[in-house]
Amino acid sequence: MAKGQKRLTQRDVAKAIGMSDMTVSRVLAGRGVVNSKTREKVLKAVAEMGYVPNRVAGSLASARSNQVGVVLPSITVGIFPDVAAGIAMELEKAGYNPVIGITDYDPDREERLIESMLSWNAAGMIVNDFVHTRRAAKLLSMSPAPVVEIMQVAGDPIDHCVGFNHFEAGAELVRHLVSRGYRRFGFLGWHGMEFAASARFEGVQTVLSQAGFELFAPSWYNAPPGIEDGTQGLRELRAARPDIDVVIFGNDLMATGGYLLSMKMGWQVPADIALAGFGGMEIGQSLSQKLTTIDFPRQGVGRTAARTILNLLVGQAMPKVREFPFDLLIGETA
Amino acid sequence: MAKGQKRLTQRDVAKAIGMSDMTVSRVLAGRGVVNSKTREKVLKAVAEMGYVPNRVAGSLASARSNQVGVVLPSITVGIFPDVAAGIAMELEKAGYNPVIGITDYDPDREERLIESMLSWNAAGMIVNDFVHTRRAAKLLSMSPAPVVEIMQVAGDPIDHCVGFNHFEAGAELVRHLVSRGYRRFGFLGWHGMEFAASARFEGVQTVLSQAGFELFAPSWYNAPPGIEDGTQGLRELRAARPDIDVVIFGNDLMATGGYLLSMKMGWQVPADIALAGFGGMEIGQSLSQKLTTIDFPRQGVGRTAARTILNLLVGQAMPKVREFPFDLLIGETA
DNA sequence: TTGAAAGCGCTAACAT
DNA sequence: ATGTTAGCGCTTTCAA
Repeated sequence: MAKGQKRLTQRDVAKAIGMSDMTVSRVLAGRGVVNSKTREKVLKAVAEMGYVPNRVAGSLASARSNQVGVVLPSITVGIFPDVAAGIAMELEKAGYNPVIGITDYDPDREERLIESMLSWNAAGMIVNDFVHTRRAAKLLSMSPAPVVEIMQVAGDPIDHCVGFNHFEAGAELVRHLVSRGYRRFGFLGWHGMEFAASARFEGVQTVLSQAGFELFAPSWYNAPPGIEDGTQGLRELRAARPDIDVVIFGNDLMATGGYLLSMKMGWQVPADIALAGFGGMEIGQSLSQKLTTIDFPRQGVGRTAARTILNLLVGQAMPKVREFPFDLLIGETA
Repeated sequence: MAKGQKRLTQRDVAKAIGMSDMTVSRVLAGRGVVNSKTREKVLKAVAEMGYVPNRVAGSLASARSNQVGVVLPSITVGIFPDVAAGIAMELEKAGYNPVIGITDYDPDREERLIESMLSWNAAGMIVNDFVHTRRAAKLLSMSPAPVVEIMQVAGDPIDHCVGFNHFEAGAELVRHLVSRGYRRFGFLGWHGMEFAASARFEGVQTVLSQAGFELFAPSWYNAPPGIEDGTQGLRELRAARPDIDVVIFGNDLMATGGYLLSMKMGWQVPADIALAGFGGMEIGQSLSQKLTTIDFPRQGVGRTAARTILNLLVGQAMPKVREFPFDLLIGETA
């Protein structure tokens, strides 16, 4: 327990083995050629002395870093946990670390996080969607670090983007529901500060209005809705419009809430009321009846976003827009 | 879009307004006195030029930083999302940023993350539990940064700890169940690389063996179990021992899986089978019958851990051990 | 294969 | 209230 003791430097290690600090640097950074005996001596001394390199100094001198900034609205909700896991996995394999920042859907907080990460020499940036403050967008576009915007593809990326066609996702879900014979549609969605959710809604809306079917969308939530919101929302929707025969929820958590309510009330699913979600999350597939939903390969997007950064860093050209396919999961609820 | 352009420095800003770089530094760092006219000129130039301070250089020069390392097993599972949210909230108020690392319950990964954060001059460290590799523990104890170990209190902290008495939590839950008349106990737990889960189990075990009641604990999971594991586990447990009258699950997610299975099978809860969990998570309280569980004030622990770091950084002494109370939530399932 | 000198961009400490 | 000097701990570059 040596709290407050002065931190060791490369020079301390070098002195201990009678070498110059440059030799220690070469061993630790893995650059340049070092005699293998010397290398071993260095590594032994480093281990024994408990030396921890000061990457702040290293990064200042080299103007490089192995940190990739990852700025997401949330890390607990919906698709983001898996996206983040995919990013972390891929970066780690290449010796890079994600530095994660959470915006809580607040663009100002996003701006601050982006600035902070850039000020720490981030080697690359992964950010959500195309919604940024003007200054955040400027900082990202001026930075030498490659930038990948994820989740969405319908927009003009600062550098690169990797994501899904959410409009099509909404459209495909509705086409399935229509093919099942549903005619009176309810929708319980939410307004995030992102294009993705609204794009899905537009897909739903477009197909329905082309088919000439009704869409009843009474409730819009401002925060990412959870199970309870789905329960509440469905209860109110059915009270207002008992004739609706299928309800699409903004995410699988809400749909789960709707399903739990249906069981409690003794409504037959899908005969009395059919239910569908978005996301493909575990909980929806763990219900007594599997949820019909759109599965987004969340981890895949994360991995691809990370790979894009890594490839760009070694000078490999990458496509500006990378669209990922999604899957319609046909469950037993719609 | 000026990708790759050379990054502006304080000196560039200073030159633009005919001042020395030190003046710019003083304004931006908020240290020392600056004429308010000068300050405004500086801020205007900074905004116009889109200058982003290089904190790597700043941190090297000052040997300080506003980054607090937060190393957790997971950010998506159980109590950790809320803990992390509490930490982030409290740090942010004080102008500090959390740098989050995820170990996935892998001690080697934890060691690497801790080393990485210390090598970046972390101002403080928040880590989970008392289980670390020897080297990780050494790095933490040698570092000048204050260290807070969270979740647990039964152990010897490196510097400080903030957490719960998990043994008591297990004991209290069982005392409640015993008072309800249950006699044949099932337990579906899991072995994390942490003391918390095993301490809870010991609390359960101790009270039961004192009371002379039976404990049947067949399944142990190695990864954080989810809904599906609870479903599966309860199905097998009931097949093996139909006489068990109450099952305690390692977490609320598993308990939810058990509850969903019970509904599907038509088992009356709690008459045929009573169910209890640990955690106090939303999902357990959203079921048709509220789950009986132990609620840990997760956000509070996070906030307190962060406050501990912040106070230590300004030289304020803090207690070595801080125990947080938990709550028995008596629901309708046991 | 190793060492010496210079400097990354900022801040501490001292001077004015 | 502002400027000057020195140096944080490393890497780059060049020399031996």
